[in-house]
Amino acid sequence: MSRPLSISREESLDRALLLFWERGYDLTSISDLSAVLGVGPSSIYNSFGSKDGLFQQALARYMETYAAPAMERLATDDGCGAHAFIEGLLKELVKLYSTKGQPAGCAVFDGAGAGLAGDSQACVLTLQVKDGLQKALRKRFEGFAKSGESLTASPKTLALFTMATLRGLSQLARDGASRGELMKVAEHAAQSFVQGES
Amino acid sequence: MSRPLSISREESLDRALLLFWERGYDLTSISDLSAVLGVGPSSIYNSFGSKDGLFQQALARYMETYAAPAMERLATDDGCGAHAFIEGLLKELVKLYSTKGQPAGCAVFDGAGAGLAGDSQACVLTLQVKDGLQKALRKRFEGFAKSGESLTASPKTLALFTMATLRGLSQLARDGASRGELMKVAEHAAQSFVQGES
DNA sequence: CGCATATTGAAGCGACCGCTCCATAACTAG
DNA sequence: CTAGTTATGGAGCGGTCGCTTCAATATGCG
Repeated sequence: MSRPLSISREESLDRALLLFWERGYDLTSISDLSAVLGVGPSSIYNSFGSKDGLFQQALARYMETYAAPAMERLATDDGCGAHAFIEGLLKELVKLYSTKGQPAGCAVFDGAGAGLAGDSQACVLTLQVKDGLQKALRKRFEGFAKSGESLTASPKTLALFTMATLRGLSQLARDGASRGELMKVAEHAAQSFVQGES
Repeated sequence: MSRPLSISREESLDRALLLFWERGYDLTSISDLSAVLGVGPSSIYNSFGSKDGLFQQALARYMETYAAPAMERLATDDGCGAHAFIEGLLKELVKLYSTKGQPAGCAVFDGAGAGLAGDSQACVLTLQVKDGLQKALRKRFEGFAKSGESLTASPKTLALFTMATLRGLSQLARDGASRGELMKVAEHAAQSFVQGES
């Protein structure tokens, strides 16, 4: 009924995501996005409203595609123990952070603000995602504690420790650490969750 | 012999450091610095050459003032065991990252680039500092291993794990985590370095 | 073929960026 | 006092930023 888009929304989001992921929100300009998407700025604003809006939708796509395997591990209780759970989750995310052919590190942790920096809506969005992650982790650890596992710290502390580890792993990946190195770090971190693990 | 500086170099570096520390290199403009230092842009460039140069010297001041206690712990072997060493170091840095009246987090980890981002000299400088930190950690852990302590992973992996933990702690502090929470995370992380620690 | 609808490229908006130039002010040495 | 030296404030350089406006274009429908 009207002129068709010269590039699909999905394809646009995918390409934009790769840019945001690699260079971060602040260092990705509309010009850069315009060049990568192959359309003018007006088309971008027509489709996504603003730079913040585009980032928000690109990040949502990141969560439901790239981060999906890890989020599924986090959400579903497959009956395995705390150690297996956290080691599997950490390694799954290390895999995401160190896959060749895509940007290193985590688009949520390092995609916007990278600290606080921002007044922009993009920073608020990543804060929400991070907060949700931490709460989900805490709930999982509380579940393990109720199941009788003797954890080495409170669920809250373990959740914060996991967040710290993940953010550290993401930044190490960005600074060029290899997947093998990151995997060893993840294994070591996972060993610290339960007592008397051989 | 000439007109005196309206503000001393030290005072300038201190004030500039606080700005860089809090907002990061990219989000700190010459205008901001000019306002805080109370001098025009020409004076800044006359004294420090460039924005990069100012950042570099401000970060050096950060290392030799704010970070001095932690760096001393890292450099000097006071005979204590691996567990006491890493717990003391982590807690000293948590203290630095969460002291009220100064910016949260670490000026090295989150002050520039925060990931990769940058082509600027500021990013290269922080990379060098981070690399030096990691190598110093590795040497300390190798020393503990030679002293007969049974560490839970290779010195290299433990050094990387420590870097990841510190970077995570810095970002958690930036996102508003309390000193108490960070201290608990640091304690947990420290417990993972030696076997059979009660 | 018009017509309605929606996207497109291009030009440009004001604002801010890092940085520089320059006349002037503030000092000391003679 | 004058001469010499250095820092100062202020205006402004070219460039990029996020974003907007607008005529032109490309479609499906009758």
